[in-house]
Amino acid sequence: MKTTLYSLFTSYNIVCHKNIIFNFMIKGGLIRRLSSGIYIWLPNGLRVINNIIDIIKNKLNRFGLIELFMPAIQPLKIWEISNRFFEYGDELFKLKDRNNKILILSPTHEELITKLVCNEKHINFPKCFYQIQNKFRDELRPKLGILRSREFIMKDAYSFHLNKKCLNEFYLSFIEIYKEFFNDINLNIYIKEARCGNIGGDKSHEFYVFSDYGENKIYISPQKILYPYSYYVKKKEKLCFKIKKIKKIFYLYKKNKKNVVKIKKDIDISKFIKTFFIKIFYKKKIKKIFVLIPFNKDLDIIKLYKLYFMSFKIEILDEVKILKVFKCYSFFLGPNGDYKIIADYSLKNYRNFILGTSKNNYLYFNVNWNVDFSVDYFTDLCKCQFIYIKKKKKCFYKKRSFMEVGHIFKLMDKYSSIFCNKNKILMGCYGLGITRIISALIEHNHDDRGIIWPVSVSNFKLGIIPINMYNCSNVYKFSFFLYEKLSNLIEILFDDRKLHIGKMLTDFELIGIPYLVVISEILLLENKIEFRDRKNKRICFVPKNEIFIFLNKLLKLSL
RNA sequence: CGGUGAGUAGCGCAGUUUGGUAGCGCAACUGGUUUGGGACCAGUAGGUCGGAGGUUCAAAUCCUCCCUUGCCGACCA
Repeated sequence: MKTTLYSLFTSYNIVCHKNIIFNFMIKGGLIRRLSSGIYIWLPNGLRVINNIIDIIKNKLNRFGLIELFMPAIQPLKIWEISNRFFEYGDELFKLKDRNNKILILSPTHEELITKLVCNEKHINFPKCFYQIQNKFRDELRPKLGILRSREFIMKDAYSFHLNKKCLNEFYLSFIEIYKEFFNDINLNIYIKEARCGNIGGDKSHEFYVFSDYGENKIYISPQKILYPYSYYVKKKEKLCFKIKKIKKIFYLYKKNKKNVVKIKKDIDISKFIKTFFIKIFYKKKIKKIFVLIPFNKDLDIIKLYKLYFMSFKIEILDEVKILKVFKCYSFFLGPNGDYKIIADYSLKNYRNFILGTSKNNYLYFNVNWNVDFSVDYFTDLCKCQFIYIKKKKKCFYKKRSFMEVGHIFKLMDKYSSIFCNKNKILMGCYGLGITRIISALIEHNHDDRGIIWPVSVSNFKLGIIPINMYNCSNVYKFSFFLYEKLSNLIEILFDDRKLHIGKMLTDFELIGIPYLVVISEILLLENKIEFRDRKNKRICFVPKNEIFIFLNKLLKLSL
């Protein structure tokens, strides 16, 4: 590519922004902001995206995944069936068509793909489909450039299996694919188990990269074992008022538990289900629901908030209020009346469990779903089990922030049980944030002059910079010769503008081209070509007739 | 959604306190001289000062409302 036929979009104005990544992206002509959280991808950036997409596509195709493309606009109905219309809340982009029908700009595609695949007769399972597509999320506050934007590019894959063993094996092999992929693009990633969020499921792993701008924090022990930090510890402190209320309930629970065990020693606590009564304050209405969770787990108030939109107030009735309303201790509280009942996902497989009756000293035994009573829906309500670090040990651990770039989920039958009638099908889903990967790459690959792309993803592999080409026929001839010989083999940028060398170098350095060739009259007289390796900060002079051999070795061209 | 800034030429900004001709740097265009780190000289073009209303002889500047947007918090895989 010649620069006169191309558009660089580089800019030299100092952008006052704390975020180095964002600065380099603007200066290097990768993106331009259109509106809050919405960005235009310019040629320099798009080329990198396309290279990353090529690499991941090759990997997945080789592994037997099948590519398809689902629409970004989805009807409201399937989101209502899975109940995620409410779970997602305000983060879901909503549209109205000319008939006032509500449509959704999809942040993810579990519902659609499950409905598609599960109702198709001729599919032999296991199968895994993937797509690379723009996703939408109406962020409360978009920030940090493309790190948290309202439209972003994601690769999402969905696998379907007939049994658990098959799913588990596939899930594990996906981790290996991701490892290989991140290795190919020169990113050091770390993997840790994570909570499932509103995507749901049984288990999930997230892939992350260290980043000064990352929004999550982690502790690293001297043995390089990673301990998840932030999330809960942080939130407990910040939301103290509401959390304290829960703590109080737990405390009372435990007290009661002791009392009850003394009276009835034959209760199997592992089969006991805790019941909470919760008041949700809408703008003017009050909604009351029962929430069921296993006895050994804690209710996650954040997840509950998310379920019923963040902006509403939620009150969990404490011991005193329960006594007033139901005339029983909270330990004996059980679902009754016409209130809606929701239960934690992990309770779905419970058999013959124990439940409160809302009458002191009485409990239901051997209760089963659907037989004795049913809940409105199952969802994720419990806190994840995290390893907490004791305060004394803290000083030995390094605290680092990180950025999530990939997340995979064992969905099990969360969606297939809703959309699939015949077979019992288990699912997994596998996300990869393409645009976030670019942020991570920039943060880990730059110097004070600009971005330095890893060769595998670089927008241009090699830049040719001729000095005063239009006045020196030697330089003109040789640079064109070099360009024409190489341009079919690799992505190459040839600066044919009538500019000073400083300007050309600045541009190419901002764009992030990893290797540069400088051609000047003085060096040509000595039959030499200047070669710059930006990453290793190395400048060397290669004999003119050996330049192709040299480049061949470096870039593995097929000359 | 709370706190707090900002909106003036394509981009980055000054001017607002104290109302009185619309400015600077980069980019663009024309001509010339330059060519190893963002060139220089001379010239040209580009603006409803975010929008609406108000005060005034006179508003980018003062007042009111609205829109857009940055940062911090809250939220967020």
